Amino acid sequence: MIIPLKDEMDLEATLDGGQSFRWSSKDLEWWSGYIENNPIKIRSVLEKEQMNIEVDLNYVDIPIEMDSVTKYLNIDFDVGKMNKRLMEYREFRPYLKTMPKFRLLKQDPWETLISFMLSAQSNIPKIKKNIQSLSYESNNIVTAYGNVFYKFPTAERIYDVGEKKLRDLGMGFRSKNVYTVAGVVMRGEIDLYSLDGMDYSNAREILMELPGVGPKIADCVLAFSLDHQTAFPVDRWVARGINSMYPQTVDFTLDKLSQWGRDKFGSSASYAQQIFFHTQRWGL
DNA sequence: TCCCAGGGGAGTT
DNA sequence: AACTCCCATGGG
Repeated sequence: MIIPLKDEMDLEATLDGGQSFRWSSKDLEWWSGYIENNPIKIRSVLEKEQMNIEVDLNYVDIPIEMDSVTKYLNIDFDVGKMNKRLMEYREFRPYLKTMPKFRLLKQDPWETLISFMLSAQSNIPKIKKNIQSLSYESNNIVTAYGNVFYKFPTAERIYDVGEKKLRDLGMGFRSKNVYTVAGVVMRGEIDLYSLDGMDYSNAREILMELPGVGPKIADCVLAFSLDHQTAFPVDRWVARGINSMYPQTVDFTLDKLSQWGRDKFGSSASYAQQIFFHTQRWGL
């Protein structure tokens, strides 16, 4: 299956740049992961000047909806227009020039919420390990061509697994909050799927009522799954990037930096945040 | 205001 | 090899 792109898309920067934790690649060409919780393998190819996303149809024997891939990868997002907009920030230009072209993903908000709750006071390899352990407990596997795939667990399943088991799996002090939030979602006390249509600050407040969800984690969920592009998640890496480029911000708290980013970049904030994160974490 | 809660990465000794 | 610090959140 071939899906045409209007502009190039660097899959490493998009899928393994801190937005998502279940993608991997052995050759940095083909990427294996999940879209709508179904295993999938994709690459980006340039063919006769035309850029495409190619889906490996021999990876699993599950029918793949082109629309779900298009949506997840935010294929219709106009990267050229965004880069042009950000070029107006003079100090940003060197970063933009070297930053590979990426997309803000539209992931499943449930999986994104739990993933970023697990990111608190952690690091990317450990988050990936936690999510893998969690998926092994999902009781929801797919087998295809001799391979076994573990889907991300539902709220009901995480609630059934229980806090103690989560602790045994290595989630540490996050276990209690993950368990509690699974209960809240299971009972329908929050509707994560309605947050994309809500205005940014309301949606953020609702997420922050959940235990274990502070401003940074709420912003990650809003930016990387719910298409709230004004969200500006600030962790240590992003803070360092901003502080070095804008010395007047060195004394700002993380949440104040988040406000600063929204004021400065407006609807380009999430995109700009990815550039700060990427350049700070992996260099120019 | 400081200290703590898993555990893994990264840098230093 | 053995240390030390780091890390977003919330509680004491």
